[in-house]
Amino acid sequence: MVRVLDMAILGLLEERELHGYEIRRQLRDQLGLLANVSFGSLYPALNRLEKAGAVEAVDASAESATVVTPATGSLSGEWAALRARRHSSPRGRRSRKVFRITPSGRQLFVELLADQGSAEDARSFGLRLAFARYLAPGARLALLERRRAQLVQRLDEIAHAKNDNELDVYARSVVEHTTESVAQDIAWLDRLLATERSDGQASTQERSTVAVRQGLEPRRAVQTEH
Amino acid sequence: MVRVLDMAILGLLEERELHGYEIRRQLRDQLGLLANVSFGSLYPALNRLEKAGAVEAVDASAESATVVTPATGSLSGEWAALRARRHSSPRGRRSRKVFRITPSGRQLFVELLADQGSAEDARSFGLRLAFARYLAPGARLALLERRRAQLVQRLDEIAHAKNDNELDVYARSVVEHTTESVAQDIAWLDRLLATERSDGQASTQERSTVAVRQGLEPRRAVQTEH
DNA sequence: GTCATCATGTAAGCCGTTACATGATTGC
DNA sequence: GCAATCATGTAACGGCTTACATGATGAC
Repeated sequence: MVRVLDMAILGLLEERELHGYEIRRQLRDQLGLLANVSFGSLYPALNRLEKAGAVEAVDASAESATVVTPATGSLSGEWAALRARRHSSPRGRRSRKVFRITPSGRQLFVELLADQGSAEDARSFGLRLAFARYLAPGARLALLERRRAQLVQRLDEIAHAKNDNELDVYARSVVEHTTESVAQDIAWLDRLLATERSDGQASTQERSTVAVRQGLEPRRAVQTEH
Repeated sequence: MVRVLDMAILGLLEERELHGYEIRRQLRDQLGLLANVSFGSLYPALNRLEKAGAVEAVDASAESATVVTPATGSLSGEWAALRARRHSSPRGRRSRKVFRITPSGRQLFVELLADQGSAEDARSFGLRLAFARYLAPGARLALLERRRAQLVQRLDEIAHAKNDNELDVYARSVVEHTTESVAQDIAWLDRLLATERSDGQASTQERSTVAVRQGLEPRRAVQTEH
């Protein structure tokens, strides 16, 4: 499967420099997906990405973050810098290792985002979509359409298999609820696709405004409802 | 996490004897969950369960032989059984290894089903519910209520975390859709809980009537044993 | 001076996958 | 006799978790 954690880390680092502990918090609080990722996988992933040149540790003394300082600021991994900062900063913590994404990391990120090779579950799709603003409009459309096709296929498989077996109440309830959930996911994708398409026709500058509007007709009704 | 595959295998074997290939088919076609389980995990799981005494290989020639031949893998014995089977059965395929659940396997199954220890994802809950007829009514209620509490908590966490951050359209859409999905899951559980409760209060004879009123099919003589 | 929280890491292991290897039976 | 399907297995590996180990800081 796709390195979903790598993708998430890089996606968060696209926005601002972060250290591991804070990355985990944002994973939990901000995205909701990957809520329970453990440090035992997070820190090795960060070090792996650093070794691969996709991210780099930020030197504390050189700080240029003029914009949003995210309550955590950015501190160093260097002892001297830490000591100097300990008195000046009110939130000077321990040996934070703050990471920043590199150009090659950006490239890796979009490659991971647009990767079509591997089977996609709800989690990996959700993560991709959450970072979809970093994709080109065409790749965004492709992502949505690919996911839609997968869900439609799954719906067909369920409908096809269901006809001749005799399930008890509980098993049937599970199957039916699954069917409904998938159908609703498809309907959601249809709304996103409609927005995306009308978006592409609108002027590029107005994009975010247009994107907020919803309620456009899906291009095709979801069948197999019951 | 809970051995979700073991649970599925045992659950299917509760109903009838099956060989590995057929178990996989039923996993895919009948339950829908665990659709893509691979042989590379299925066969080792079966052999593990056999070693643990939870299932046993069915001797083809001797149908009702009470002598439990533990199928320790003696080559000659298996070959003989294969040859015997090949001519007797009209659908005599290759060296099928048909498994049957044992009494200790039944015990393991209900333990796995009712296990409260580990964190439960959608898949493991779906599987548990699909086999809920093997649970006592109390354990069934507990299963549903536990899952409901988890989802409510998750909803709270999302709502709590959402208020102060500024997400772009895509990320927000993901979060909102997640929220809606969880809410619908809770609503589904509420319907199941209502049925379950009125079911428990109604006289045993009236149960099917009650179930129909809730929009469910009347169940066949399943529960109460095990 | 000790506890909670912040912060980073390592080691062992589980659960499951893909890829590979083998063999039987049926239908053309 | 050859391909497709049925059928069972093994080997290598990958991602993620739990448990463990370490250490700083602030509050009481």
